Amino acid sequence: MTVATLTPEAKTRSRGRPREFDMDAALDAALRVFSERGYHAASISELTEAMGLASGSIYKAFKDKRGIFLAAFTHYRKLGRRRLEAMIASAKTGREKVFQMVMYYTELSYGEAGRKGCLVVGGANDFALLDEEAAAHVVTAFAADEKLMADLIRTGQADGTIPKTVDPDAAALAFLCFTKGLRVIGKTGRSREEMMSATEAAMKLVT
Amino acid sequence: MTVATLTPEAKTRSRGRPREFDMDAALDAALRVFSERGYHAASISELTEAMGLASGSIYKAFKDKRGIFLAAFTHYRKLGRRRLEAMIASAKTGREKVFQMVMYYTELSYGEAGRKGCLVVGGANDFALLDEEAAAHVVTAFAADEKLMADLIRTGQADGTIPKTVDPDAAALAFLCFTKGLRVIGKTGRSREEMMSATEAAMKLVT
DNA sequence: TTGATTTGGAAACGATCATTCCCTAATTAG
DNA sequence: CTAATTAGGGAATGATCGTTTCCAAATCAA
Repeated sequence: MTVATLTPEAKTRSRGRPREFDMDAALDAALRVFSERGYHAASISELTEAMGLASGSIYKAFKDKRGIFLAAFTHYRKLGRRRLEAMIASAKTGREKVFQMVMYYTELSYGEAGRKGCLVVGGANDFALLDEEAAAHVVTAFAADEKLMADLIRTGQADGTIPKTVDPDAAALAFLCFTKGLRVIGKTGRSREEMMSATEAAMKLVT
Repeated sequence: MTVATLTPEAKTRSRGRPREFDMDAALDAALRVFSERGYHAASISELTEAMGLASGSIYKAFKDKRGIFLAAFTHYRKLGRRRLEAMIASAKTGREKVFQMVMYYTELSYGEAGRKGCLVVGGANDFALLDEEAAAHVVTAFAADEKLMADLIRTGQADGTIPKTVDPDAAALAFLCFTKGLRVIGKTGRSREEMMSATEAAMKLVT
């Protein structure tokens, strides 16, 4: 028992009282508040209530309101990326992968989920001219999507399911605009059928 | 001078002290503030400064902050619709009209104008779950765009510049998503060349 | 054990917010 | 003219905001 390496605990303990709340659950709650209300309309009291924490505890765990948002934003991106990559992996051809990526956003853009909106799209609106660093995170998120889509298009061109005449970079940016637009229009509460029809039409971008 | 009909003034005078400020100029200033900062981050003091009015005067002319936004929103839509219809009228064929409509939004989606963003897209983000009536105005604005685009596509099908195989409603919704997405991505500061390449790619929607 | 350190939580803080009040100025109605 | 009405502007108001402070509780280091 005196040998330190005997302890099988994976996580390194830090000094002081250990955190009692579940960080992932707290960030889930925070991103829900930020998505539904937007950054500026979300108040600390709404966040404390949703996260189940007192304001003092929040300010211990995060630097300030902006810090909560950035943590929730990173959490949101990580979750989303995982789901997106799972959908892409389920498709065999490049063209099908492109379709699955667009479908990922389509399924988020109708009904209740659609109304809640996207934290990245919301962040673009809330921070573009007000917070250079936060805006840079949004740029990074969009760039990752754009690059992934361009890669999928090139995959499709390599396996013959997408014509070589398609400009991968131009089509990827067009898809980026389309999917982010889906999220905007989704805030107005459209049906699955409508959004699906638009997505099917958008697949002409890779013909 | 005693005959009332001699007065050539077009506008009917109301009782009391007449308004001194120019309403259109004030709304121009207000929509600039709301576009750049979003509804919730725009403060009354910022609005008073930009509009050149004291807070008391603003609350005489508008009911409240929401009333300022709604008036600016209506003003913004009126101006935009006029410019959009002018661009459409300059095109001859249906397909060219579709292209000009997409170009209208493309030209607003890069550089400084792009960063300022769209009041309707911003409104969708700021009000969707917080203000039913304001959200309805956003829905109306999107619906008008969608319908206009569908009409242009049908015009193109009638004059033979757009294939009959295109579903006008599905393609119109896809274009709506694309153009609103342009405005979102435009907030991150892209170049004219990039946005143009996406727009050219998007024209595949009507092939 | 003792001390250092960190979290949890409630209350307190100053700043800022949207809004109202009040007084003066300018106009119309009679 | 006088009375009624509306606009302009600035000070005052109450509420709420984000943040800090303070103290008790829980852990680690020694």
